[in-house]
Amino acid sequence: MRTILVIVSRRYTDHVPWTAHALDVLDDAGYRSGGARRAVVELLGRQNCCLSAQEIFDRLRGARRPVGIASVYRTLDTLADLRLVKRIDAGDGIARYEPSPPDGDHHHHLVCRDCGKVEAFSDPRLERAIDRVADGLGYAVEEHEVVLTGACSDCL
Amino acid sequence: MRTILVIVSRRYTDHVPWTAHALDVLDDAGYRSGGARRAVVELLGRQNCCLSAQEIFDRLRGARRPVGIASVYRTLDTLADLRLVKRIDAGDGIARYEPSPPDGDHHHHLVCRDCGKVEAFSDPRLERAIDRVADGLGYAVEEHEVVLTGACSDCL
DNA sequence: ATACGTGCAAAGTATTTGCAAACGG
DNA sequence: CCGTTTGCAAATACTTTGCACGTAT
Repeated sequence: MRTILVIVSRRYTDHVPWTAHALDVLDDAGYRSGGARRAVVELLGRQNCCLSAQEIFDRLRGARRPVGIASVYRTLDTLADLRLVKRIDAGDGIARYEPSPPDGDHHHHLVCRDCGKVEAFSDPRLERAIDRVADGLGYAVEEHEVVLTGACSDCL
Repeated sequence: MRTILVIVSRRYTDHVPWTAHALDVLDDAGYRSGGARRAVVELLGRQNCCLSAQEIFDRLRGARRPVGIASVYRTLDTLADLRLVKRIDAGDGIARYEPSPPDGDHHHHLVCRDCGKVEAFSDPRLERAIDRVADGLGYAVEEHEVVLTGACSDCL
């Protein structure tokens, strides 16, 4: 019994370390565990890239775990306060959210001006350039986001 | 008479070359010259950094050149289509706009998480890092934006 | 004269909030 | 039990659109 639980837990955290981490942080911050918030956190933990509130709402409904749209927004707000998610703005007036990755594992976004598709990319040299400039500004820079806009290969 | 006009025009374009350029582009694109759009363009040309639609509306009203908020939005939309302005998203759900500077003269933004202040910064090395990564992505990257978020010196 | 520009008000989206009921500890 | 969480609906904030009127060409 105990062994199985440990194995499950390990596999779980291997695949979605962020989910477990986020639930821990929420717990430590005194939040109770309700179904809606947990569903949102678990869905976010499975993503490679960002989702809008409406997409989260739709996917949970599709997965037969419907939650109120307000709970989605409330959860995202809470997670953002705890710095567990990062808000991405692709320039279309829709906020998107994705799990904040552990340090050094950032990625950024590429938005197709034509079809609106959002993709991720990452580049260590870009990260270094940002870290360097961030140090010289007199701000305590906590986050950064780079959005590149242009025509994707399909829309060229 | 004529001399004075020339001098005024020169000083004007020295201070706000973007304004004259933008008005030219609008004219070439077949837009007629109306008062509201011109007022918005001239205000934008005087800015160092980005303004929201509401700020533009308020400032024009304060300058006794009131325009409808719809005209502000329409003008910004037109200018964005012509790539004369760049839309900035500081992460607070409010779109801000600033004149698109000539190539090589980009700047980026620093947002205080606490007081919401938006400031500009620029760094040639960062630009180079972005240009390099943009070349390897299979997109025709046309624009980019970097937003750094953290606590400003006043809010530390 | 005619089509474009503008302002107002209404409509449309995305997001937030108030509140009563469900729920977890 | 008691306070948190949730879902619904109403409210809000930002932005867009419809339309009648004004204005530039």
